[in-house]
Formats: sequence, structure tokens, C-alpha cells
Amino acid sequence: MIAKKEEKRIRTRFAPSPTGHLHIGTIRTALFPFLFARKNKGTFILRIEDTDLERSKKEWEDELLMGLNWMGINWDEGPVVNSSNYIGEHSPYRQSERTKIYRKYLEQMLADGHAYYCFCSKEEVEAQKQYLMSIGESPVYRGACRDLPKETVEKYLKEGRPSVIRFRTPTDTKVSFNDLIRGEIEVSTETMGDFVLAKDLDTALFNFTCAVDDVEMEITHVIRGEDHIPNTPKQILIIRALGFEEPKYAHLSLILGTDKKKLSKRTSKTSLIDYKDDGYLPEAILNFIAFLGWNPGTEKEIYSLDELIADFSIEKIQKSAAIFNVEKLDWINGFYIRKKSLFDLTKECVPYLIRANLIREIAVEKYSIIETGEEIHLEEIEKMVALYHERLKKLSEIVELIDFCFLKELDYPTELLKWKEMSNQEIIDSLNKSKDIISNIEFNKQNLEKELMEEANKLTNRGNLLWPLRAALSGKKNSAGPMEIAFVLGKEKTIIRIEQAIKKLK
RNA sequence: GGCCCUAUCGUCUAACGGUUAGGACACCAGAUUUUCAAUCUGGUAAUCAGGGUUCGAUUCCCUGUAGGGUCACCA
Repeated sequence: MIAKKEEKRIRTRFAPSPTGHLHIGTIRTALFPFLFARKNKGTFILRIEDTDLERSKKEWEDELLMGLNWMGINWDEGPVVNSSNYIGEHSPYRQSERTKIYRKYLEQMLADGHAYYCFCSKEEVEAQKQYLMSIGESPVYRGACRDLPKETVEKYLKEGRPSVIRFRTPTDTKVSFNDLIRGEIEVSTETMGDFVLAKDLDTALFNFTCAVDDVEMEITHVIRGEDHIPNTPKQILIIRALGFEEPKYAHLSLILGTDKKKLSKRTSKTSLIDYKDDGYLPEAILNFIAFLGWNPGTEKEIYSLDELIADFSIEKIQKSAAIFNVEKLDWINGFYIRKKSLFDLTKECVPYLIRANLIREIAVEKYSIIETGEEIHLEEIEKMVALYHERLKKLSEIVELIDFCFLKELDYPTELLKWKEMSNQEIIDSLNKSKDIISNIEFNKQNLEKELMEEANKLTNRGNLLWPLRAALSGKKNSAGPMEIAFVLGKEKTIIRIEQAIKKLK
């Protein structure tokens, strides 16, 4: 059955090159075309632009794929997977596997005169550019090879002279396109010159491969970073020379660091992996990144991926660059952590505790505490995590927050036990009082709370009882409350810690 | 240097040409509290500058300024 021809289904692509760590800004240029495709029930394509064999590495591609997967940005098309390496059913398209396609179009352009061989040396080209720059003109190639007689070209080729393939850019005309985000953009062909399409028939370069693939893959909307604006007219020219119609374009602004420069390692972490390791949740990063340059026009700010898809629209994308502001990311991350179930949160915290050498996994949901050798079940760790569920901004912080729960003896200055103007003797008395109460009650949360607070309320300042106790139990200036901690620690450990503190004071 | 893009609180941003220029993060103050968070309440804080167009410009136009991108046989 022949399907009725409907209006073009939307197809977008994300076309990264695997030449380094997966940048947080790269995630954003993946997210927007993804959202646009999903919103419009279209197709989202992943195309790895690895024509630069020198710089492209498999490890970077792996990191890229894992990162996208972690964020929930999945692509729809590509060669069917036959290795177990991928989580999705398709591996991405790779330009390194498409040289035949590029060759075909290159030959076509050479044959119809849209492209030509150039035999100028790098030095000649460079010198010309320097000169043009010095007289205030666009530094572009305007070489002699453009109109080399056919016979000369063939002769040179036969001689094996080094050459490249250039585009015969139409002179003295303008290329314009309607950017979906920025509106009309017009560029004169005089400012681009005859740029290089390929080093040779089997080594096509970026502008050419990109243009060819966008039409070959029937991309309807090219959504990419602002840094590609200058490439767009070139690619449009190539596409038209090939006899196709160009897609629509939308150029996203860049993410800037706090120094208002392109986000770089100088001012913050830049790779997604670093954020992941630091304990940022994918849903928080997603929410934050989406709102850097986009908003729904309402006051709703918390968005899941599905909600983003539902409300996404290209018109709401901001034209200006946004500064990456970690404080807001921290806030959103804390928000998502608070929303997480305690069980899930605990499971995500465990790897951090293991990495910090506080515990070691010995069986499913069972661990041993490194320092004491004691066995501990996930449920008990859960109680510790619960103490800080509301305070946590990123998962990695859990280590410094609950490390005291796993230690045999705490190391802290005696000074810490002192609340306001208490004397040593008063602190000892206070701790003894707490110890008596804890020793004599039936040990549970309610009793702890009730008896200790009752005693504290008798004093002019509750801190006189509660501060020394809390400091003795946690060894920290800031922590959760003493009753909560005592309950998590258990009766025996609680009493030992009070005794240790008293000993310190004597 | 040429070309291109951008410009609202410190930051992310909202505002059919008519609003006391709104919200969020951060910050400050208060409430709560043994501490630190969390939470609640309140507050400080912005239309880059100069010209137009208009009865009226954050909004439209021009110029300037500032910032960014790009000018590879990289992508």
C-alpha cells in the first residue's frame, strides 16, 4: 500500500564530533533538537562527525553515547546495533563510514563545475590571507586555480601535485536564510571565498559532509550552536549546487562562564562526567540546561523531560547567550534530591561512601564498615542518609555529612563541645546528664526526643544540654540534631561517644 | 581587521507599543531552631548610551558602546 503523501515529517539531528569530553554545552545542543523532534512526533538522528581521524577517538564517542543515554536523550535511527556496546537499538551514523557517499557528490560537483581542483600551496594561501587582512578585507581564497584550463588540471593531477577540492563560490551575490530563532540573516558571498570542500575524493571536510548528510538524511530542521552561523551560507550554497533544497535552520546561543566567555575549565566544570561524579542528578541537569535559553512563558520552572517535550517551542528560545550559574543548578539539584525516595537516594549515595573508603560491599545490600569491620545493612545506611535528606545539594556531599557514623573514634577539638560560656565542668555535667537519661530509657526515637527535650527545657538555655551532646555524637560544628543522631547510632555507640567526649574534657 | 550575532535586577528570565517593569536563584532581614540546612514571611536590586518614529517606547528604526562568534587542507 502506498502511503498518502503528507506534509514532511520533522527530522532533526545532533551532530557532535568525538574529540573530547562530553561538554555540558554540547548536551544543550543535543537537547533542543531532541525536544523539537519529540514534541512534533518527528525523528531525532545522531550523527557522529568523525571525519577528522586524527582528533576523533572511540573513547570520546563512548562517553558521548553514555552521556546521552544517562540524560535520557535517545535517538531513533542509524545502523542496527550488532555489538553489545549500545543500550539503544541503533548505533549512530558515523561520517567515517560514509566516504563513498561523499565521493559520489564530490565527483558530481567536479563534473558540473561547482567544484574545482586547487594546487596552491598552504603558504601561498596563507600569504594571500595576510595581505587581504592588512588592507581591511575579508581574508578569503581568491586563487588562480579557479579558472585553470582542463588540460592543466589533468596534467597536474597526473603529476601528482598536492591539491585540494574547492567550491566555486558564486561571486558578488548574497545568501540569506531565515533563522528560526534570529530571523533573517544575510551574508555576501564575497566574505567566504572559495572554501575547501575536500582534501581529496575520499577525504571530504566538514562543511561538505555536513551539507550532504543533512540532505541525505532528509533533515528538516538543523538546530545547532551559534558558532555555526558563518558555516550556514556555505552549506546552503553546497546544497543548492547539488540540486537540493536546504532545511530550516535555528541557531542556539552559547553558554558562557561567569567570566562571560565561552564556558571553559577556567571558571567551572565543563564535562558532563564531572557533574555526574559530583552527584548532580540527570533530571536536575536537564531541567537547568533547558532553562538556560528557554522558558515556557509561564512561572513554572520545574520540568521533567516529558513535560519539556510537551511544552517545548522553538519560538520561546532566547537569542542571547546565557551564563552558566552553578548556584541555581545546586538549588534545582537539591530540590530533586528532596523529591527522591529515601531508598533511591540511599542507593545512589552508597557508591560515594565506598569511594571514600568508609564502607565496602560484601553482598547485595550488605556492607562492612572499613574501620570497625562491623557489618551494616542498606537499611541502616538509609537511616543515616535520612538525617541529611533535606540538606543535601549534591550526592558527593553525603560523605562529609555522615562519615562520623562509620568511625570508631571521632577526631575533633575539645573546644567544639563548648556551648556559649560553659565551663569544662559544666560540659561534663551536661554530658553525664544526657548519658544518664539515655542509659535509663527504653531506647527509641520517641523516648529520646521526649526525655532529652524535657530535660533541656528545664534549663535557661536548651543549648547547654543539646549542643555538647550533639558535638560529642557528631564531632562536627554543623550536623543533624542530637536525638536523631543518637537514634541512628544506637544506644551503645551513643554512650561510648559521650564517654569519649568526657574523657577528652578531663 | 572583515563578516555575523547579542544587549531587562549580580545570575536565569517575563512583559499585543500603555504594567507600581513580574517570577526564580543568589543576597539581606524576620519566624522556627542547640548548630547547619530545609521550610514560611518580608526586603534590596534591572530596561547599555544617544538620537529618532509615536499621544505614549523595555518593546520599532538608526548610530554609538560593550560582549560574543567566525574567518583552517578542524568540526
